[in-house]
Amino acid sequence: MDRSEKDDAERRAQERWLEELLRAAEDDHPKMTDKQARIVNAAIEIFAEKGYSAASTSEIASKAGVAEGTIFRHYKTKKELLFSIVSPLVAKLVAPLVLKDFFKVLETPYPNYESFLRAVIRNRSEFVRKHLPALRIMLQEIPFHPELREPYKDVVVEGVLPRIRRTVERFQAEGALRADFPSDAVIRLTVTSAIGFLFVRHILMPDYPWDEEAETERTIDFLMHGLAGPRG
Amino acid sequence: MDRSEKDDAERRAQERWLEELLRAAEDDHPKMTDKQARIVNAAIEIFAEKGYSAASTSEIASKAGVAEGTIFRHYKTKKELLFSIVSPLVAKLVAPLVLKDFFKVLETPYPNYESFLRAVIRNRSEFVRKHLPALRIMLQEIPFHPELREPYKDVVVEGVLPRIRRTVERFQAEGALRADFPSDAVIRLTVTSAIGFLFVRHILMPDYPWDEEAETERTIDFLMHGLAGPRG
DNA sequence: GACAAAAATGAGTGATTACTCACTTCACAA
DNA sequence: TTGTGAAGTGAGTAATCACTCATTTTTGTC
Repeated sequence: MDRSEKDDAERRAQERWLEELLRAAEDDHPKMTDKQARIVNAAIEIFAEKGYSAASTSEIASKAGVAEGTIFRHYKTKKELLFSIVSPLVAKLVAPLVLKDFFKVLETPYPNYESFLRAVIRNRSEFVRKHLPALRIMLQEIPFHPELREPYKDVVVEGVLPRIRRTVERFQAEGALRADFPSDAVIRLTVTSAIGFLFVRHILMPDYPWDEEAETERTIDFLMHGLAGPRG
Repeated sequence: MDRSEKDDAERRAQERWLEELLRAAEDDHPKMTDKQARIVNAAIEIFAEKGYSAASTSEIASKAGVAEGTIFRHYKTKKELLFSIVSPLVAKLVAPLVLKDFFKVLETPYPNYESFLRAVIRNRSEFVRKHLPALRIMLQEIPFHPELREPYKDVVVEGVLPRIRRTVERFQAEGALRADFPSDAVIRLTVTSAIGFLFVRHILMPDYPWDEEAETERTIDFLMHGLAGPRG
């Protein structure tokens, strides 16, 4: 079994693993009581508003219109309630990076870094818009709960990153991306520019009258000029 | 009194206001008891480790090696202890942007966006390195405490931003920076790239074997290529 | 070393916390 | 209609919380 075969096998295993995770997350809350749904919604609101530690289960129960004991019928602990919100979100956030058909555009005969960027940014911007309050909770709590990042660290560092690194290096060899930067630097600058845009757009200044289309194109244009190679 | 005179007066008022704030922050804790200093250090450690709300005053006292009551001799409330750590830090963080001699390089006859960037990034990187744990606390708590941002919002939005916007627009008119982007977009891309670098460097991956010098130059080079005008 | 002021103490306080459990209500199949 | 398991309840519990205060210890001055 040579290197690429082993990589393929590993990748397929990762994909299966994540697909299972996503199945549980996708059909949002399979058989959930009305009151349980109210609890989750109230928890998202209050966790986002005052932070996980400062939020009390009694306040969540009150806002959900249920007895405090009801929360603990569905979730053993307050932490389990937090994880039931954040865990599937982390899965859905990294899912596109691991799933097989996401990098397809980069493995065609004439791949295009720019349209790849456009697809990712559009897709993830919609995702952020859709899950904003829960994402705020995730950003707040992920530093304090290694259990939330641990499951994905290896997948990203050993699965996603090498794949994207190889792609970037091919672009560099072809002259589409500048070769005077290490591929890791190219990746870092790409990711921080994209995330920086999404962060400013949705979290830091959500009320600014953004022209989302134009601002997305500017971000991409800026990135492509900043990273252009001799034939880029 | 014409426009620029009024701006000048306002700017000088802002500078005086901030200089006073900084005086209190600069001579780090004027006459502070040994035990008070131990309390502050312990608080920084524990707030950074488990978050402000999840940290208890008893644990802080224990780590500082003082009685719990001692904390409340120096700080009326736990929140006042938090603010005594974060407030001066926010002041020191925005200080260089407001202070008069910081933009001097941009107001010389032949100003240089690139060396300005280099100076800011180097300066702030050193600042982040020096105050890392307290900065983590700031990033965690600033969303929940408007009192921490309020005092600086107007100064930045009405004082710093217009000044930098005018400078960027002059660079655009001269052809040093691209004029097909609004000045606000140029500023956003500059700030997110710089902060993105500092964030990845010091917070997200502090243990990666960074070549700080090289990575700083790459960030600047990337920015200058991404924002270059016809004569840039 | 005597004095006064400042600093530090730690047991104590009421409020709040996450969580439990004996019990009631509900949904639904037989 | 009745039986049954799941869903929901809310008073109760021990622990912990931020904070107080009467008292003791330390510090600086003559």
